[in-house]
Amino acid sequence: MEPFTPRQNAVLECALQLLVAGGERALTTAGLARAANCSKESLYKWFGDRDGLLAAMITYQASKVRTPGPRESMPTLDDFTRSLVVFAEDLLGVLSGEVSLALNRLAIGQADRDGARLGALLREHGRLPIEQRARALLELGRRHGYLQFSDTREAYETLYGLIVHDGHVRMLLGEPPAGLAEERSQRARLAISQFFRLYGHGAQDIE
Amino acid sequence: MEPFTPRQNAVLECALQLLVAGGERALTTAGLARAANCSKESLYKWFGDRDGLLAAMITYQASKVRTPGPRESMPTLDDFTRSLVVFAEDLLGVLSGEVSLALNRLAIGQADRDGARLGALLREHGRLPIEQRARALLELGRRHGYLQFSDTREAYETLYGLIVHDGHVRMLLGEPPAGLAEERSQRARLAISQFFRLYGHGAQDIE
DNA sequence: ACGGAACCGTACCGTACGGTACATAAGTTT
DNA sequence: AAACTTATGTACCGTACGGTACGGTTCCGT
Repeated sequence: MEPFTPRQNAVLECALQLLVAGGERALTTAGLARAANCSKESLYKWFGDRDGLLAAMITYQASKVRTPGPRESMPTLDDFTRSLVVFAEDLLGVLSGEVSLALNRLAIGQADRDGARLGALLREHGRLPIEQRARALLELGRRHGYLQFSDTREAYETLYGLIVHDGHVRMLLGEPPAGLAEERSQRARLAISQFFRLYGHGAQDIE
Repeated sequence: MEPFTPRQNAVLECALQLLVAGGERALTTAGLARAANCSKESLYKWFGDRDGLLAAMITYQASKVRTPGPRESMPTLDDFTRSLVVFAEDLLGVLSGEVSLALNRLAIGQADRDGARLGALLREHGRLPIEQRARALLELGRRHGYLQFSDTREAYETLYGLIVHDGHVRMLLGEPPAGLAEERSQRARLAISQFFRLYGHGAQDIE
């Protein structure tokens, strides 16, 4: 929806910083007011209540990421494969980002309140754009004859599983991403290679 | 390692019930004492403090699940395939269980405290047994020539990704498991089928 | 220059929760 | 039976936090 004022954006950025640094318990209205040099009254005027603030943080963070529109005309199989690898690397990068992890932890921790409103918000603003970008990419590949599948959703979820495994939950549980960030590129290439063996036209290997 | 007394088990069971019903905020020391007909002082005597109680809940829950030891001698490929499908169904069943979801939400919500002590506990008591069961199964399959892979960990993580996709995080975020529980069996079979196409006999090992 | 809106800083209130203390009862040991 | 252990229930304390109120200040439009 309509974005926030620059001042509010700065406050939200500060709130994200607090959340990343100290988790949810460090994100108090008084603490945020102190850190952002604003008054608690302004916080309640702008965001309604604490839940409104949390929701605003999610939409603000979502507004920062730009989803690269799929440029059409991707003639060669090599280009298409590279695009998938880039998607995989981007996905791993996003999921292991500090802010993403903190917001996911926040929403998961509140999944029992308000019918998981924050969770729904996170799915809508965080996961859905990624999913749609990937699905467009997959269908482009199918249109060019590089892939073959009947159910786009099934193909996408398989791709997601091959890329992420259970790394997301492990990171959410606090496991240090040792080796995860390191071998990210290699892991992305392996996942795409496996994906082609399941949904590709031929058994194209990567490099 | 030593278990708790029956009385303490009953209290922990009651605590899990509270957690499942109302999330972390519903699990207060006073509320648990009232629900379990015990005194707060006993809670602190038995579990030290609130974090000790949470940790005890995890270990207690872990003590309830029995991991079926892999019975050896699995001659036919069909038996082995069926075992993998059963594992996949079990995994999906465990991950979508109410208590499992509640405990994972709890540990994820506390991932920023004490160096993610609860998260480590959950990985050790919850995920590791499952992983070792699966890895033993995979290596058994390799020993019989049904599978071929060089890195057991890589094979296991691929299997996990093919089975679970991002369903775990989605459920943690509060997405209703509509269609998840329904098509669980079908999904398990598809995942195992895909896994065989990647790691089954005759499939080429990738780098 | 004037008036009003927005905002800051702070003080304040109510409450909820973690943790402790204590009085009492029930069972166990000697 | 007396002493001890263990547990219950209740009352209490300190604190931290969400939310509100208010006086003072800055800024903008007219």
